[in-house]
Amino acid sequence: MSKVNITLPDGSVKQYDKGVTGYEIALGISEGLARNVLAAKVNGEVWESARPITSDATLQLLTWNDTEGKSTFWHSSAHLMAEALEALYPGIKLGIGPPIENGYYYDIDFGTHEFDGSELEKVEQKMLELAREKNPYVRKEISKKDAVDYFEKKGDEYKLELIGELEDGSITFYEQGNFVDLCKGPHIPNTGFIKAVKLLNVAGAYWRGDEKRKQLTRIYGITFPKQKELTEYLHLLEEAKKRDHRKLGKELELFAFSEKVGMGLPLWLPKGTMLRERLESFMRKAQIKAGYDPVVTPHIGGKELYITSGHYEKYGADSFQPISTPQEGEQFMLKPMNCPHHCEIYKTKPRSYKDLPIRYAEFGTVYRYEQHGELHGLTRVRGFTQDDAHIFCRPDQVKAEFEKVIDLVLYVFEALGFTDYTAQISLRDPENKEKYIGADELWNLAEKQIQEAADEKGLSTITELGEAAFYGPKLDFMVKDALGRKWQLGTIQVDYTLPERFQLEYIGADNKRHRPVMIHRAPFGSLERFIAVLTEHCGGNFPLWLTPDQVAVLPISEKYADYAEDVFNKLKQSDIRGVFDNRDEKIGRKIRDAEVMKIPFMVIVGEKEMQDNKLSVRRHGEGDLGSMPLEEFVSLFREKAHI
RNA sequence: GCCGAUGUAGCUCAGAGGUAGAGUACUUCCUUGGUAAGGAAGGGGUCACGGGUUCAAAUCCCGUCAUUGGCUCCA
Repeated sequence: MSKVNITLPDGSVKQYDKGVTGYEIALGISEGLARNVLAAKVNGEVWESARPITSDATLQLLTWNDTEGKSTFWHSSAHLMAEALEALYPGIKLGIGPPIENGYYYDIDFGTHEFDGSELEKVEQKMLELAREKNPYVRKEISKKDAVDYFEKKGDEYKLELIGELEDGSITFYEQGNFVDLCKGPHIPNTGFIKAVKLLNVAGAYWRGDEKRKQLTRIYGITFPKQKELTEYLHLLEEAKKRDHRKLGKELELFAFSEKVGMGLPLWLPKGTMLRERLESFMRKAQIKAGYDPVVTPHIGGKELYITSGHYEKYGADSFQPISTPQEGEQFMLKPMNCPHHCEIYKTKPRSYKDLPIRYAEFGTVYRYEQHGELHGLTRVRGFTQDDAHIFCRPDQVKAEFEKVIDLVLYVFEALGFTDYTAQISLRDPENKEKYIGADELWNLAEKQIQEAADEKGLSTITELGEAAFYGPKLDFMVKDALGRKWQLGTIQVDYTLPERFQLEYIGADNKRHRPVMIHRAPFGSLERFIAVLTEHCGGNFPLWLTPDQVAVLPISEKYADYAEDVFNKLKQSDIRGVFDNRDEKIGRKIRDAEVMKIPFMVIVGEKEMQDNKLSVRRHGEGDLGSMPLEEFVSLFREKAHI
């Protein structure tokens, strides 16, 4: 019998009989491993662990600890759910059922039945019942004709449409129990691996994401190999709910919405405004150090401005419509971006190559028409403030400027406790070049410079084709928050197009006119979105330097109010801000209210403190720190606030 | 914009054809209390809005608006 050489991840090479399976190799290593192997990665391709290996290969055994192991598991779970649904609702038609980041979904056409969330539990039970049967997932290669015959007989037009796009010879079916599905696989060995099931929600989804086509019922679910992991996951969801910035925003009195003001237009309450202004001044300071010049521009701009910039052509129809002056009928747009205004600032006088780079920074509030169904808390709004800046530089300065911006973004992330981040480089879709404005060579150059800058800064990056802005490629920062959720925050975008459209120039050393390059960048992205993400990241416990109320001064009773007020004022003099709780309430109550509002420090004063000229300090979430003189508290505070 | 769910006091929610409820917040009074809710009384609602069915609608039906879970979109 012939042999195959298998290279394992540690680099070791072992010889096995030809046709050996990933499972058998795992068994040779340890029984425990074999029990946990979900799939095998053979030559970089994920296979069933039971699929025979017939030539020399590299092999990685995938378990629950591997991302690909998880997605195989969830993909198989989608099939299990489909099997359960077919058993419970005969005659349903199936769309697609892929794994996603946390779990999987399946799009189902229930025909005339209206499936609603109350039925999910029944489906979960059926899934668990079928899982206990430990039915193997069996891979079958099938001819296109047979595949079509099967689904024609079944009357499933969705699968037929999918098959129509596949090539004969590449089609596989997977079968488990009484369920057969068109699927390229791979799958876990059998349904018995699935021990815990939770169906999360039901939503409508268009077939193939096309709003002109039929809307199917999408069922989201998640499964685990152990009940304990499901319990933990559900805890995480609970925690996420508690940290929802919309809930905390209300509870901590940060922001509100009003139907009269309009949807997607946040109102910043005093505490939220304090937070926002702290963030702004933090950024302002960092930007001045980095050589930016603050500028201010109006909230509206003439329609011509956006015709010049190209935004009108691209977004005019899907924007807030122009507003006009009553007499002359001049038209203005609510500004959807700050860059055209900044271009006009650049043009206020002739520029020399010696002036560059010029960096204009503005906390510019912009207005964009977002579809009704898209609005979400502070993360998706119709009016928001960007920590925007535009850098005008010479082509030879692009990379260095780009790197400086990366430094600034990383500085900001560090200061705010985002330690886990990746960068996404978004490039043009090479198949659809007409979607973008600008010449080919300019794009190629910009794309190359972004990649080089990211590489030199040692960022861990992923590259996405087709995700670029219409005027240039970009680099977006994605952070992972404390619950492991990913958010897109800061963005840096190279733009060779706008300088062209605005005819921006500088005089070079050769005394000739040259075109500058523009870099758009916003480390926070928008203050609204950033505050939303930050709120959820820290669960409303903001960094001390940032939080709206840093201290609550709590007199034990009215008798000590004067002393307490004196303490409060002295703290104010030391730049410590907060609230003075002079209500006719017992101290326990005042403490509770301050705790609920997540105020980091409580200063409690009564008879003892007044006599010793001290104050008692309590830390949010920790408790009593004992009493100390005011000066000592101030220095403790400054230490904790990193001032 | 599309599909589904939801909308009752400032907030969190109960009520399901017969004229509106709790907790909390608010106001007043009592209480002057030592590290997460002291006591009492009181005010507060076109039950999102507009139509319809009915002797009678917060409740049933239709529409609108907003919120919300997704989908599509996102300079």
